Amino acid sequence: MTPSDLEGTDRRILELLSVDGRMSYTDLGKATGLSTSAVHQRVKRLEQRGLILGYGATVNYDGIGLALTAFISIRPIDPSQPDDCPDRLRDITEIESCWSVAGEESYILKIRTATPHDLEHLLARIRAAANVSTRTTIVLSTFYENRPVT
Amino acid sequence: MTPSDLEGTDRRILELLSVDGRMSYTDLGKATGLSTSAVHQRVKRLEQRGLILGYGATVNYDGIGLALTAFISIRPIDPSQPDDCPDRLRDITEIESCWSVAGEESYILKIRTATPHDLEHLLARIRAAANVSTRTTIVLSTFYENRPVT
DNA sequence: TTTGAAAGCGTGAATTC
DNA sequence: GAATTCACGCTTTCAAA
Repeated sequence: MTPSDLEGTDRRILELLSVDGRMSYTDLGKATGLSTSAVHQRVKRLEQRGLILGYGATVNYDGIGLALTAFISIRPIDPSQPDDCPDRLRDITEIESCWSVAGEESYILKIRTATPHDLEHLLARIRAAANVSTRTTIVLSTFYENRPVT
Repeated sequence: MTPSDLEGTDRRILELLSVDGRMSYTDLGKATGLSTSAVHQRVKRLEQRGLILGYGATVNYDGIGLALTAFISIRPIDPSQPDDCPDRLRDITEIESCWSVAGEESYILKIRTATPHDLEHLLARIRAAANVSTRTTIVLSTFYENRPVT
């Protein structure tokens, strides 16, 4: 198997680790038919090549009191200004994700707050920080999120 | 410390595991000032209470050839039909996330494909499977995604 | 890629606070 | 109830082949 075996073993390792990021190298070895050290080296290589960006626990945000999820689409109020929204918004911790997009709006943010009241304050902070107008879409329920894609 | 110490140690453990889901119990213990067994018990309790839903590797989708990310907003074509879109779409693996939302559209999907051509096929499949009209917003770049929120 | 060995870690029971 | 200590076995990690 080649070192960049992305259609075979490495792909399988990525799948397994996407589903269970705490899986042991021993179990990864059993699942892929390799020795513990072999998978270990492959995982390290996947990390070094930047194909695995990290590992994270999936937190139940409802359970910790952040029950409100929303998408906020934003567009600059003054299009002649330099467009550095992501920089200006980086320190707002309620923003979980930030994408720039094609279409009527420039960016989409995904945010989590505890209450609608907190969302109101957050919107004010976003508008002030980035000089943008916003359009908010409230999430009613999450069927699934960040399902591993392959 | 109480069993539902969500403003203290447990919250800290959630933060640490959000950032590094493979952190050892030994290191979690050092970071929280507890013994290995104590954090171990707390983590197991967080899992049992459903506050930790799982652990996953964060995959670089560009790196594995899934360079196109998009949001697809959908609305039923026939509003008198039973609305079971999530069920009908569940087996389409390109769909990474599925939310129901308030607003003009009923659902937002987040998808990953390799090419615009694949997206075209995917849209056809989604429309056929769920009898919906779609509105697609292409992601140009991802500044950050799934940042831990606390 | 494997083997093998040393160091470190996970896990549970018994104990104490 | 929650934390600690201790001991066993398993896992990680690295060098060598």
